[in-house]
Amino acid sequence: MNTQATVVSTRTADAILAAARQQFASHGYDGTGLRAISDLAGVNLALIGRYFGSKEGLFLAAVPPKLEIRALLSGPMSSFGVRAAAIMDMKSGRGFDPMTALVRVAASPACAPALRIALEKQVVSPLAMRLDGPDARARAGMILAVMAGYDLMLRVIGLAALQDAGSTYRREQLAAALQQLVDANADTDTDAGISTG
Amino acid sequence: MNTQATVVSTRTADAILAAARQQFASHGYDGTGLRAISDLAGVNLALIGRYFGSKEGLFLAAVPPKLEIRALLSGPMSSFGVRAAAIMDMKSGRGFDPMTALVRVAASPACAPALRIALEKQVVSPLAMRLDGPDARARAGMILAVMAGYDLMLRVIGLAALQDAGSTYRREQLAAALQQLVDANADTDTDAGISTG
DNA sequence: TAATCATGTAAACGGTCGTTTATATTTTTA
DNA sequence: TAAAAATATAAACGACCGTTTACATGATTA
Repeated sequence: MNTQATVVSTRTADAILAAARQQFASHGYDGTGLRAISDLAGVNLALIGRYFGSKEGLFLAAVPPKLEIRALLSGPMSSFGVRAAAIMDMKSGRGFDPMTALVRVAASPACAPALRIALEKQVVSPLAMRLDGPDARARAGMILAVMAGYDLMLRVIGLAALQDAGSTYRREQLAAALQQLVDANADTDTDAGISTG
Repeated sequence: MNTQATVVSTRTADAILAAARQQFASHGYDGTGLRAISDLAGVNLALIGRYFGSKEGLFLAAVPPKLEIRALLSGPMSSFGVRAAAIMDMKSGRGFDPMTALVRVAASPACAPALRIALEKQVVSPLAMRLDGPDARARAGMILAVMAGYDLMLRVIGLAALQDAGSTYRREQLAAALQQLVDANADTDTDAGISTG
């Protein structure tokens, strides 16, 4: 029986959380070992069990709370696309990036349910509230999907077709795709062609 | 030393490949055990080593060759979006779906390089050849990213915002997002707003 | 000071993993 | 039929995993 000891030593717990975020984000859930986390945190292995109960408990405390979109919603929605694309392209690679962590970890059954709940509450709902037009939630989900797919191909797969593209052009493509989902048509019939040609 | 025995018994090897595709696609790379594959294939565990050398060898033989987009390129590109969206929504869940497999497996370091190469050659290149306008390869990469992100959110995460949406509406959003990337503007300045409003 | 509790440590547990070995069976070849 | 090669099997290997135990230290409190 593990009674999830009353956490008081914030120092140690925070070190574990930071190390866990970094490891989960760069090696996925299955690819991350608790010993790698404890070593990186400079902490004894058993303390992970003491503070977070289990690997899954540590993951739940570390990653899902970081999935949020507040920063992107603080401006006018008419420029959401360019802002989102700028942020997606600005990532430093250092530190913890929630979107990349999401993509690297999503396939693990222990993670998916918690990610789904966190994304619905902390990303889809706030975003949908800022969207006019029909099916705001579905469009918010599509926006999230586009951002995640972009991160998956650019950073996890390392697709050369995206990496080689001029970052300004690539960013504009992403911005346009996102903005189209923000600026929804009122009619929902299949006018798939929005081409200018 | 493992000399990757000259494969003659196609029966056994095919059974292993089929089982491997199903397991990799539904449980990811790390989440799939070789014993689960051999059991599903009705074959002895050691035969996997005999025919494919290693787990990674089996993966490389099973999944990357299945990543291709030929079927989607056999019609006019003016309706690529609706065709692609229809296929993405039609998936049965039974059998082996290359796109879902890709998304579930991409985060594993043993898989990503092979996936990158296969995607560039078998998806991005043929698709880019069918795209007019500037930066065809980058746009092809973006199209792939949108499809992968859609699959990731709908099937791997199980995002309710997408699952609850009427499938026709959801499909039209996807079709429009894809078609926009097909019908590229010649000018590349940041006219993110294509809204009708 | 003595007792109590929080915190940190070292070592081991059972289990699963990918891989390999040694042996048996079947099929082919001479 | 006898030798040889291909194919299949059972069992074990060492390594790593998440988790737990038993113990040591430090701080707090009565």
